[in-house]
Amino acid sequence: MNERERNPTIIDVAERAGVSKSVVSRVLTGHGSVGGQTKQRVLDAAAELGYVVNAVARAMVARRTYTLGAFVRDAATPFYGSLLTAMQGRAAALGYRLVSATGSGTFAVADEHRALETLVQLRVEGLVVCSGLLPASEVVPFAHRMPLVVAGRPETHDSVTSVFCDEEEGGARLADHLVDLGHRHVAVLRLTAEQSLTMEPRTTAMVRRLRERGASVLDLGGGWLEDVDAALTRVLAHPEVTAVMTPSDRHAVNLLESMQDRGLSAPGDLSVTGYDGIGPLATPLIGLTTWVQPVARIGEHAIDALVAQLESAPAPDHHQALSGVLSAGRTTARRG
Amino acid sequence: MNERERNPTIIDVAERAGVSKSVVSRVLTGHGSVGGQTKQRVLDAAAELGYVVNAVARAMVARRTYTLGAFVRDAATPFYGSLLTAMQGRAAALGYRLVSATGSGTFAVADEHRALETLVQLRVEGLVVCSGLLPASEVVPFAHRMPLVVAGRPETHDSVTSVFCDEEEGGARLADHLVDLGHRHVAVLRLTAEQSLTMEPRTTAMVRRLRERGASVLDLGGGWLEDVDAALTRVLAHPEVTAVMTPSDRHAVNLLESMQDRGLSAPGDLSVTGYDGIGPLATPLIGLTTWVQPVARIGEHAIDALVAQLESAPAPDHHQALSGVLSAGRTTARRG
DNA sequence: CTGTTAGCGCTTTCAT
DNA sequence: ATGAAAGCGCTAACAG
Repeated sequence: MNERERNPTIIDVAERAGVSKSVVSRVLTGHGSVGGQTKQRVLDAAAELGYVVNAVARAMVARRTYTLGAFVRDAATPFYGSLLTAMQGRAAALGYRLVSATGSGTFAVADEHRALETLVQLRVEGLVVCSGLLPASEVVPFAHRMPLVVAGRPETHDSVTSVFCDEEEGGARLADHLVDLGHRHVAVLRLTAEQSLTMEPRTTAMVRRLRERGASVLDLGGGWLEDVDAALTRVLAHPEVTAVMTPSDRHAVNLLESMQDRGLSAPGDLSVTGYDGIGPLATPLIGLTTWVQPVARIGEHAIDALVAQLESAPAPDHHQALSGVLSAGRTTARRG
Repeated sequence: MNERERNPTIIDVAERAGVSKSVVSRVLTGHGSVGGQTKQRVLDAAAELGYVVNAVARAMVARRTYTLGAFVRDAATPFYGSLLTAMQGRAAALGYRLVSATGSGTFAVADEHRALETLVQLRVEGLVVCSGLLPASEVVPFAHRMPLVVAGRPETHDSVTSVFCDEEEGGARLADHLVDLGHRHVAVLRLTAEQSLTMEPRTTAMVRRLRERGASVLDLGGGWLEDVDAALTRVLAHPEVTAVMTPSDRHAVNLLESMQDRGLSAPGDLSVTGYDGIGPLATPLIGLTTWVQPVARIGEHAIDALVAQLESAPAPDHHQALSGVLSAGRTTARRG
């Protein structure tokens, strides 16, 4: 609306209280010592003026700001959204504030890089990077500049700390689940590492494990969400295939939709597995068989690791792989 | 890791390039004019040093920072997550950066207030507040301090600008839908305004419209997600009720789960409606009958309104109520 | 085209 | 216990 007045500064407060700005600063930060009378006058003056510290100015001179930055690929994705919430809670509990920047939901590395710089420029004390897209080469330079933790993806680059859910384990256990149910011919929807640093390893693990267990694998390749329907067509051309593994719950649900469109259902016609076990899609209403990632713990450990670096405690575990848990739902069943 | 070296400043860059810091500043901001040779030397020096501007220092002296702040209640909720992503995209398109702070997923007003202050102290140029919880009284003081827009909830307080989806319309159209299908006895799961500034008006609108159309309403009251199962018990005690309206898709899915547990299904035993039509739950696999909120447009309009305030164009529409659209799914049907 | 000079609002020695 | 003064890193006049 109309012109807002200039925010009051400590000088305004000082004048009103009839002291020097140094005194005001001491009262506000509680660092030096001031007379009880004076202190009260300053407090009153500040209140009357509606004074609010300028964190920007304070950050310029003070060494600590107790502000952490989180970069999240796309907040609209349940996985990242939950991660953000978990980190926020943990940071607050440790006395830090968390600000975040996100990509625009597109798959542009440049966008992500820009968002990261925004955070750096804001002079946060440390950074948590959550993106299955941004390659290590883009992240490492920042890690040299300030404390940084990569969360939610298996990052094993030497110069960064990371916290993630063991993708090998998840992929393998889901594969085991299907083989144990008697499936011998399984299709797998895969992605490349350029597409996703999380979905590539997990789907690769699925394929490897299936083969180890003696099952034959139909590699469906290109695993964008839009490709799911075409993939189903391919699967149906191979009647020996009795199960399909997908890289995420979103993919699994898309597949179930496509099947529904063609009058097919799971697990009657085809067993289907997802991955994530997070958010709305985890509802028993759908009953997806999936691998549940411990998002809350990933977020908490990431913040803990970051704060540890900040407070100069040497990070104990450079790379932490957390365990998820298999959730056997109603979309998989013993081979008919 | 080991001790990180002090971040390079423009003075370091200036020395390395053999010029004064003013020249460096000009090159970096592109404001003055500098010789092609010199410019290149500065750029090289900056790159070699891995220089990154200190936005904090810049913000202290520059009038504009082109940084907007968004407060989002809980990023783990699809509605807020999508809103954040939409705002981020729009802000970037307009040449602004967006940083966000979120609550911890709890229902604590104090938490939210704290997050808001974080943003303010970071000296963002303007604020978008997205919370169905934070009362206007908490928001208005900030609106006096800086440009502010409330997004995603019907806020009609005089001193703030707002963009939201017309809750009256959504509630009414869903009610109409049921009445048109022949339902005469409808149960409604309601919330109070203290619980949610969005769910209260929409459920109230449902009740009002149902009554206007001559249907009888079973008011289920207390609409927390945990209350859904108990509510179902109450509904079943009233065999004349043929449909249940809920305040959100989450609620609707919870209800469908409870029904499933008791061997009931929609729409056979009971027609069910949700609200939001956003995110994973909007899948045709579930086929929920719901009101689709135009999140993307809400986010875009909110950013537009904020930027308009910033660039001193008088905000044309103080309060913008956007229209949603009914999505008739398979959870509602003509009364058997 | 380039260097010099003031600060932005705050914290922090250093005197007093 | 209080005040004066020196910057934090940067931009924006102002002179050359």
